Amino acid sequence: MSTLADVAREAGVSKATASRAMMRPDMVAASTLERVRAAAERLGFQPNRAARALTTGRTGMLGLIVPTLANPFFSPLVLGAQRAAEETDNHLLIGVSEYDAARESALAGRLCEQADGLVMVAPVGSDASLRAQASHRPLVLVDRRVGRLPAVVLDTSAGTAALVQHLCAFGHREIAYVSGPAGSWADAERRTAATEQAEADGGRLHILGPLDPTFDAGVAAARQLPPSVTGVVAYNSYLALGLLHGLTAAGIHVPRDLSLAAADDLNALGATDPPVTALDVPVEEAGALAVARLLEVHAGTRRTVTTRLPTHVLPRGSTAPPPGTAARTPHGAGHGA
Amino acid sequence: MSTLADVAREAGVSKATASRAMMRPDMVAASTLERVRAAAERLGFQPNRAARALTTGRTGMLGLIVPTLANPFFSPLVLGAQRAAEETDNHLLIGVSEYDAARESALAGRLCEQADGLVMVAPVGSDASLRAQASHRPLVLVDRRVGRLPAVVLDTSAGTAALVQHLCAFGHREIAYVSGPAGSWADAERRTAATEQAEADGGRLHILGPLDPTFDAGVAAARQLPPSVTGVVAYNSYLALGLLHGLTAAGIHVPRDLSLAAADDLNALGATDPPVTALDVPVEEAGALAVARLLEVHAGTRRTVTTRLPTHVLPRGSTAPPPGTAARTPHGAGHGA
DNA sequence: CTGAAAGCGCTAACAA
DNA sequence: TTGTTAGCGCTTTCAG
Repeated sequence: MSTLADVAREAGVSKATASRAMMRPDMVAASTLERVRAAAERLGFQPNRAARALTTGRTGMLGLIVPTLANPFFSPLVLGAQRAAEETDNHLLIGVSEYDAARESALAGRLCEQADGLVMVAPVGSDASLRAQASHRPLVLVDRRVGRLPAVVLDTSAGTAALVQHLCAFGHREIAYVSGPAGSWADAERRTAATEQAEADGGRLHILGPLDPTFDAGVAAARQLPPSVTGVVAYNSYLALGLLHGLTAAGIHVPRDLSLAAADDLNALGATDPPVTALDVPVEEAGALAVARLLEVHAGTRRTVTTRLPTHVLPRGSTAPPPGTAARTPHGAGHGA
Repeated sequence: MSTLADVAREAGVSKATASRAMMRPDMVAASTLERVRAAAERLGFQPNRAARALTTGRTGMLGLIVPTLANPFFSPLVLGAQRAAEETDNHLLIGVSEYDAARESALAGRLCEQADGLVMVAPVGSDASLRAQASHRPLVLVDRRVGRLPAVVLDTSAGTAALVQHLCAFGHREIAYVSGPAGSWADAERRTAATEQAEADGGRLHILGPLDPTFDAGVAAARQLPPSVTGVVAYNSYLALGLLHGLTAAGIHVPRDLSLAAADDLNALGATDPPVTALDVPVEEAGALAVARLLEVHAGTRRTVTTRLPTHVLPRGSTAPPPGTAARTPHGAGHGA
């Protein structure tokens, strides 16, 4: 591997000039620049990032901690982050916490050693531990807010409210929110939003759970729905899928007897029978944005801000007017946040 | 952030000794070791990896390139790799190629700059480009073989053969293999294995495809099956899921009218009705093993070897004797590779 | 606009 | 067993 010194020699300039040609082309005479570039090209020069990191203090690496990759929610997130990193000539160090707070914080510590900053997606750690982490290195949260720490939030709570509104517009009044996991920040947000929206629309919200956000839990939940309920909003797609299965198995037809919607969107929801009304969530964008924010924080360009990314109701076949209602189109459907 | 010099001063020793205390504890007097460790602890010392990399030539980073994260096959792979990296005090740089050869090779180039080696999972690039890559830096392939390059292969071809055998043992003779994507290495392997096994068992193998490995393609394929066929092995779970759906919709009952199996295993296959016979594939293990191999290659401990990880038939409800056969248990079922 | 020189924090001979 | 010394490859003052 050729070094900067090689390039400098080949181009007949000093190391300093060669370095400038790469870092600050505008500080170098055009002809010199040309020569250095040619030399670098000829030698296939690739700067040694470790050496660069040592002098500049920037490693060019960004840590990304996700709870899991098995949940398809996180794939586009990582992809978006990876692209954004790539575009800015950064690299992505990945860590999978498996929803374990201890593992998460250990990973954060390890990654920080080597990265310029950290993106933590839906972290499970305590506010205090995240604050501590942030005091150490630039930290951007995704789908979690802790005080004034910079965060990118997918606004599924507004989306959940929009879903409730969507149901109310159809004429539903007795609505159930099927909760996600106990202690989940996202679930708490969605639940609150659903409650407030139901109230605002003159409906009543029944809450089931907390539940594991799984297919099986959804199947079980289908048997627990209060009989008065005509519309259901599930914390996530897995629960919705389970609910759909459970309801169908119990002879309850969706959407004729009951309307069903999910507060996120797995592709699978579009392929069920009927397809399930859900939320369009810009996950990949969130990943990219988190990286962009992190870079800004690192550069000191940006104060601590939370960006909420809007989500939108994706009306599909699973929501309709409640039984015994003349069919009509809901007003206000299709617009979230 | 405190440096090694700080620790040395605090412990009253030279930098060299402090460094040795961390790197080669056995070369340092017990009492000195103790003092250095205490000092490091007190100062919260964390070695600067960039500096270390500069002197040792090892960055402590391993690149991992996957085609996508959306396919749940790759999640456990990444998890396994990440764990193995963690255990050996390495970090994982992730790249997502999106099945694009150009992007893949660009990523490989970028990651190499900074990593001690590369794991490429099911790469789409040409043999030549992979060879070139390998000549550059340690490279371990997963689920792809190129000449004598080190590789970890999930032995789904033996598994596919075992699946065919499983069907034959039930009495099936007319069997279809529903192919995966054109040009796929894994598909070619599985197809060949299926063909040979069918022949060995006195059956006949019909080949459908190549097909996109998607649910929809599976649905479509259900209509293309030759009428004589009583058993089907699909390239992967998505195709199998689609086939199941398409067959059921067409009034063909699985497994009464037709047996169905998949040459890999998504969790979803266990939850369908009937659950689909599939292959137990040690994906996480493959990820971990690839990292271990990479480290060995890097250390020069190991020559170029391909490790095949066995897969096993997971018999489920979707396979049974062909129509018009007295039910009986197949012999030899349940054992792959 | 360019060059000389001084490190960044660490490890690894080589001596002692 | 420990200390001294010399870099690893790069960026960046500071002069010229």
